[in-house]
Amino acid sequence: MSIEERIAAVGIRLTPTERRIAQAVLGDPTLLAFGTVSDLAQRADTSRPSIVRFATKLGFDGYSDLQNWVRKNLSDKLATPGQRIRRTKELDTQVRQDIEQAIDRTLEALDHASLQRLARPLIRAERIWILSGETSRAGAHVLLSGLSMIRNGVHLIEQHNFGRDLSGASEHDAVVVFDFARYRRSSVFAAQALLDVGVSLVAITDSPLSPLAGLTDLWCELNVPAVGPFDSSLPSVLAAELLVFEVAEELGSTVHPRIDRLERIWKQTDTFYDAGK
Amino acid sequence: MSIEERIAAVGIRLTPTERRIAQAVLGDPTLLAFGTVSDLAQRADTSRPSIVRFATKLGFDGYSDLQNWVRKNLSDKLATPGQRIRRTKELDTQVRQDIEQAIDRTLEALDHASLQRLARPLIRAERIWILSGETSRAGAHVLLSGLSMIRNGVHLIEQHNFGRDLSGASEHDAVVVFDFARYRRSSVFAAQALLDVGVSLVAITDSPLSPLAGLTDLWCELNVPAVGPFDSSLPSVLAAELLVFEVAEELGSTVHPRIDRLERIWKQTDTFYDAGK
DNA sequence: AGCAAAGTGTACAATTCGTTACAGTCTCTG
DNA sequence: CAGAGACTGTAACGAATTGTACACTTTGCT
Repeated sequence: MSIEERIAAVGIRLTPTERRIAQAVLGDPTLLAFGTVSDLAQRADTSRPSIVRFATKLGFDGYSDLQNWVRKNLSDKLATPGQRIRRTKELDTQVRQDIEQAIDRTLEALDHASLQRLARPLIRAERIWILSGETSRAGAHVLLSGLSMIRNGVHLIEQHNFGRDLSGASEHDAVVVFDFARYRRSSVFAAQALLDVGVSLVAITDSPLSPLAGLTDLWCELNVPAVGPFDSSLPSVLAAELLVFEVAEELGSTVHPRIDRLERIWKQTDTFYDAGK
Repeated sequence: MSIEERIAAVGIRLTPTERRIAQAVLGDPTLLAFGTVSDLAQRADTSRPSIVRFATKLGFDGYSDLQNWVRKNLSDKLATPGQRIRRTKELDTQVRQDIEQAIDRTLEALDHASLQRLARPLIRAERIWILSGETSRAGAHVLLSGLSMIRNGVHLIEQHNFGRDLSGASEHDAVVVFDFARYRRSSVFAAQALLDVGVSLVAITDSPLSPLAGLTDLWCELNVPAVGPFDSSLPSVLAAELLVFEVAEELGSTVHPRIDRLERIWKQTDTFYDAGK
């Protein structure tokens, strides 16, 4: 039941003053949710008690009661659309819900605008470095293998030799760091060091509280669910694939000859199983 | 600018208490819009002044200032209710649908019964070999890293040395092969050779027509969508995670001391970044 | 015209609010 | 181990909150 219906239900029984209040309320839905009695009184050009009486006439205990009711309704509306749908078909297991929600959120977090922002450094960069901890290695691998197919100079750095492999990084490079809760010291420090050199930093992490999110504007937040005893890699893999998608699209037709070449090599080395033979 | 970004901007400079507050705020977006200082303090298990300090650290004059800012942002969002939905329904629709369908199908294909069947060999096997081609490497990695945490003798074999590494396989072993359309010759032949030795073969593939599906009863079919120019790794990653989940559950409490040991090593080597310090 | 009832605003009481000052605790550092 | 500095909770205060009692005005009916 919405506030409109609630007002309509007592519509004809409203006094002139109460009618003005109703009009104000209907005109600005946030007024009830955020405003005080005084605010409403001023807006409806009346006194505070009239507001309270208005609330009681709608069937509430007082203004506070009315306001809480409105806020509750509004909270439900604000819940993500994915969440709302899931709630109804609750036959599924917890894991399934978690996974689908995580995928949904990832897709929402990486809408086209965000994706473009994050992908831009990866298009122009001379070299791309990919850093990742243990748990997010799958995403890092997907990014490596995808980007490698469409451009040169992509490197995945294992944590134990950050120092050695990154010493050649320059300001024309970009680095993508995957890191999730239980942030790795080495990832954070390496990212900081690279930033100091002037490398563009793209962070794939799981919270605005992540130390990485504080280092750069180019970050995105993923929701990482647990599948069994460990954290899922699905969000980071999806993020990596979307990034590859975006970069490929930006590079456009220049990637085609590259893929053709790859194809030729595969054919020559007889890589694939051909059922016809 | 969103509240998440605002928090991220000062992320690393937050004290432990403020971090708790941030978490509460990020967890429930309506808390800031509707809640009072006392509400927040109670939710974050701290005192009211800490809430105010949190607000000022974010760059506001006080809590009221912060709340008004949040409410204004929220009002703007409410003004255009279609915005949130429209954003996801644009160009991304096709990709999004494909992905969600692929996830759904994977979850359906790997219901509990199937999962049990596929996981059984992985519990008893002396050693586990994991084979994968280029495109499904992400799933293979997830399986390797997940299984390694809960049991011994798990090996990922790169394709170029199938022969060398697999020569020691015995009938007490199990092998998991990931392979998708454009089936790799090497994977298929290696699988065949292992079968001949008596190794249990679990195949993760994309069609009943796959050469692997013809070799064993223990196979599952995944639906692999395209994300951009390349095939997605999501289904194979999900399958791997579900397998790990199942194996972990079957092994039960025997995995706990193993994980504890890992935890201790991490702590000793100071692997993680602890913002609280 | 007179009177009752409904409508409305003023005044006040009781909370609760956000904020500030201050003191205690913990953590580094020399 | 002493002391400085950061961190955090307690106490207190003025401002603002809601709700209610009461008085004034308007309305409508006899």
